[in-house]
Amino acid sequence: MPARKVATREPLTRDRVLAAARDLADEDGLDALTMRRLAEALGVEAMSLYHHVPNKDAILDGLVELAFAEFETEGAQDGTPTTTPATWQHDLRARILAARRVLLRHRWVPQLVENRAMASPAMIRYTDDVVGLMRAGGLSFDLIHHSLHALGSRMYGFTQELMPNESNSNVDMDPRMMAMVPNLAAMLAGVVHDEPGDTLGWCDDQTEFEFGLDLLLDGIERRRVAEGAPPG
Amino acid sequence: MPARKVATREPLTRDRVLAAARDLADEDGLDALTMRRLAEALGVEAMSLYHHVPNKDAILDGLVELAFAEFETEGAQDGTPTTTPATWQHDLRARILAARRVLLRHRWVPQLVENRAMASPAMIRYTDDVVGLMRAGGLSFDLIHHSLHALGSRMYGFTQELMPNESNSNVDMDPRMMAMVPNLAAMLAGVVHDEPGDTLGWCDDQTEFEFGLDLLLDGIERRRVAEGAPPG
DNA sequence: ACCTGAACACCGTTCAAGT
DNA sequence: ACCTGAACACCGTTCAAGT
Repeated sequence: MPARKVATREPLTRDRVLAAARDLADEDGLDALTMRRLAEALGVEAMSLYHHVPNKDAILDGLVELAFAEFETEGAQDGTPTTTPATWQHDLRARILAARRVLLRHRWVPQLVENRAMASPAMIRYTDDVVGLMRAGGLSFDLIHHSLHALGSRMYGFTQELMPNESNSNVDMDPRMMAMVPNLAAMLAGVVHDEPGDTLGWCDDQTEFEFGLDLLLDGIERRRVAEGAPPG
Repeated sequence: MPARKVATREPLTRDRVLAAARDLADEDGLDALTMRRLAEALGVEAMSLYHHVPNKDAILDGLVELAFAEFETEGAQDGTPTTTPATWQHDLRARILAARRVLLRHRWVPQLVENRAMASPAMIRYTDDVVGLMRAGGLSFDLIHHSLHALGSRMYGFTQELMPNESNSNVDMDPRMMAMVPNLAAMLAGVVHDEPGDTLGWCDDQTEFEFGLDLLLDGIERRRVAEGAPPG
């Protein structure tokens, strides 16, 4: 073989491993992300991964880092000030809704964020930004602290899917069942739902998310006024 | 061996399997709940379990049922009316705080409730009770529906542990790190925390939970007034 | 230095066999 | 009918060996 180079395979790196892990999770879900399947996707043996990553937990932590890095770039798109006066509510709302747009691209983020220790530097940096936004709005540290807890996972752009619905409930809503849960049956009959598709789930569409978010933001603002806004 | 009976081993039943599974999860956590270890705790082989339960998922579903059954009995203790007028807020608040007391006894409930399909009849019945309470308070079905989403897991007595803290963060808060997250560092320095112990985690003590819950309940009540309370 | 095959200690679960 | 041992198809990971 003379001068012409054979296209050599890209060398395996931590970044390539994480990118492949992200793609695998995006396409087939977190359960499909095993060391053996990930290696296969990279055209390599499972044990090769351990030369670039200490173990599987490190891969999952890396995925969280990747997602939160996307939060930054996604949030930067909302940088231009609007015509409405920039309040802490407006800024925080935009930040959180930007985070949510990332989650809609990577459905595995909530499960990972919920079930892992809150360790990642990117997550802490994100929280720091949120604290900064509220501080700039004149909230006391005490109120900010309470508010972070109150926002919970909504701070990261998601809420859990815990409402019963026809897709995740294996309980047939037969007449006997309906009689046992008359209030729920009446509510389900009385509420018109958007069609699913571009949502995290059946009911958890943008409307529901923003309702809960605004409920909290409004309530926090009222607490801020009540405590007599200290100098920002 | 004449008349005296040897103490025969209790027959294995679904109820005994579930009770042992609950105890194992209570003591050693959900990860320790494997078919083999559960069988060992019952003095039996792993495969024997499959004669009383179709598979492991059925056991996990059964655990959720057990927990929600405890919600009922725990909630019944608050049945006596107080001197304060019984509002929907008061009733719902008591119901949710009762659920929370159950969770403090069974720390595995949140993880199980979050990661499983919302299928269990007991969960649906619980939700029906919540809907009934709000309906009795004059909330429209539409507002009730939004409110269930807004309450999220708080409806079941818990919120996620997502705040960074020294116990679940492996990031050392050295001066260089502190400089990167000045707002967070300032807040952590400025907030006095209760000692942990009888809580779900570091910051998620009763105070934080009730702060978020009341924020939501107050906000919902304001929405109810705003929409002009329909006849209950 | 990087990659690999065999192996280990676990899973949940199937199957054929025991009583 | 109820229980069991061996086995299967998976895991994450260790180790000794290749280049």
